[in-house]
Order: sequence, then structure tokens, then C-alpha cells
Amino acid sequence: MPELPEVETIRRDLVEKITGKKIKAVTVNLRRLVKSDYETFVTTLTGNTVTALERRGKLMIISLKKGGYKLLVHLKMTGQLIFLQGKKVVAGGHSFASMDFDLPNKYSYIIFEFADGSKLFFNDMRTFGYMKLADEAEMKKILATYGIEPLQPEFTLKNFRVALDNRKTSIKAALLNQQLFSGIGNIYADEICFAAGVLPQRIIATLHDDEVKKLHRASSAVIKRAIAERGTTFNSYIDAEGRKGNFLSFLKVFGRQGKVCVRCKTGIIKKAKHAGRGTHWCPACQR
DNA sequence: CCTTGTGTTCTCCG
DNA sequence: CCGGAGAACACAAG
Repeated sequence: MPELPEVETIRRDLVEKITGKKIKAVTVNLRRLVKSDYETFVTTLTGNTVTALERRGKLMIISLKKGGYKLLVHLKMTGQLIFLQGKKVVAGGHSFASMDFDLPNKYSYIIFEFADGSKLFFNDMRTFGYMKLADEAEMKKILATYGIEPLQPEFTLKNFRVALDNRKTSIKAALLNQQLFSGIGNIYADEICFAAGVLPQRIIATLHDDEVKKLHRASSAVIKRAIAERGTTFNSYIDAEGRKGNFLSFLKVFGRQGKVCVRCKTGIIKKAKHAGRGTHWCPACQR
């Protein structure tokens, strides 16, 4: 489940590897994962050159030299972007708990081969992810649906409050709403609420000023630390060097149901379904 | 059965 | 009856 920190980790690794590279060939083994016109997809990419890699929320945006399109990659739950030069894996994504997997493998649904012989594999076990081309007009529409994201200059306390203003829902549902805040998924939403000492189920209108402030600070702090630790490997995500992300050992509530709270040392972490997702919290020190 | 990110559909309310 | 918000569902596969 790559969220902002995982996608950013992949982006930072990949940007050095594929910027300036010419795409010699594109192989699509599962057309369903191409969410734009198939013929256009193949003809636009073949012979084109990667000029930049950006990210918005959980969406990877790859700029191309010719054709006026951007290549969008969404990893959804189990997508991977793995760069292979020779036999060495140098950029990763979501994998299967083990480093010793073959490339390509049965989940390698889209493969780019660059002019220098290196390759980029888009693997996706559950096939929720996609690649698509977007022209300038569509790009504008898509980006307009993304809210402010932690670590961007726009992510101010004031804008955080504005995004929450008049929402009738819980803080967790709001944090997961990509139109309000982009890049936060289920793991980090729970971790942010814990760091702020606020129950994920709290209705926004009941939050006090200091709690909103704590949630804002926690959002930046948790995401920043997670990027510094190259993301979270909960089930099977692997980082750019084929290693696990390190943030798992910093998780305070996610996946810790039934265990003693690391902060107050009295509460037992609870888990229940909220906002449609598995939600974790400490009943003793989150209010 | 469960898991999740997001797009779509349904439902509620003023 | 309308629009908007939010909840619920759909998707896929292990």
C-alpha cells in the first residue's frame, strides 16, 4: 500500500535512473492496466524520452519529451516500479516480502525497455494500479482534485483548518480524503491521529484549536520521518535498493492491535472498522 | 471472509 | 425536487 512516503521514495530513486533515457520498446501483458487508448499509449511512449519525474499525492507523473502527454502511474495497493540495469535491482516498489524474485515475473504487466538496455517493470499482484497518458487539459483536471499535502509550502496551519472547515465527518475520513489532503493513506492516517493524541473517530466540529494544531504538526512530522526512513514495509513493500522500508519499526498503532501502547504504557491498542478501513488507536491516551 | 485507494453509486438532508 | 455531502459499494486477488 504505497502512500506518499513510499511513492516519494521510489520517485527519488527513479529520477536519477531514468531521466533522459529513451524508451526503446513498451511491452504490455495486461491491457486492462492501461487506462487510456491503447494504441496511443504504445505509439506515444515508443521512441519517447523521459524528461522528469514528479509526484502528486500517491500519483507518479512522468514527463515525456514528445507528444504533449504525461505518463501517470498509480500503484494503488500492490503496484511496483522496479528498475533493472543488468541484473541489479535498483529501484523498487511493492513486492512480495522476499528480495529474490524474478524479473519479469507473472505480475510484470507493463515493461519499458530503454535504449541503453535497462528496464522498468510495472508489477501489480492485485492489478488495481494503472498507467495512463494525460494531455495538458486532462492533467489540469486531475491535479485540481488533489488537496494540500504534507511538506509542501501550501500545507500551512491556516490551509489545514480551511480544508477541515464545515466537514461533518471524522478526522480520519478527512485525512484519507485525497481532495482535502493528498498522499495520506490508511497507515499514516492512524499514525498521525496517534501522534496528535486524537481519536480517529472524532468528528471534526468537536476538535479544539490545539487539537487541530497537533494534527497539522503530526501530519508533517509523521510523513517527513516516514520519507526519511524510506517508507513502511508492512506486508511486502520494498524500497529502491530492494530493501525493506525502515518505518515499520516506528509505527505506533498500525498493526499493533492487542499490544500495550508504546506511549502511555497502559492502554491496549484497539482495532475496528472506521471510515471503511481498519483503524487503530490507543483508548487510553487518544482523546 | 479479510485486506486497500479510488471511482462510482446510493442515501440522506435541508 | 435539487444539490451537496458523506457513506457505502465495486473493483481484484491472494
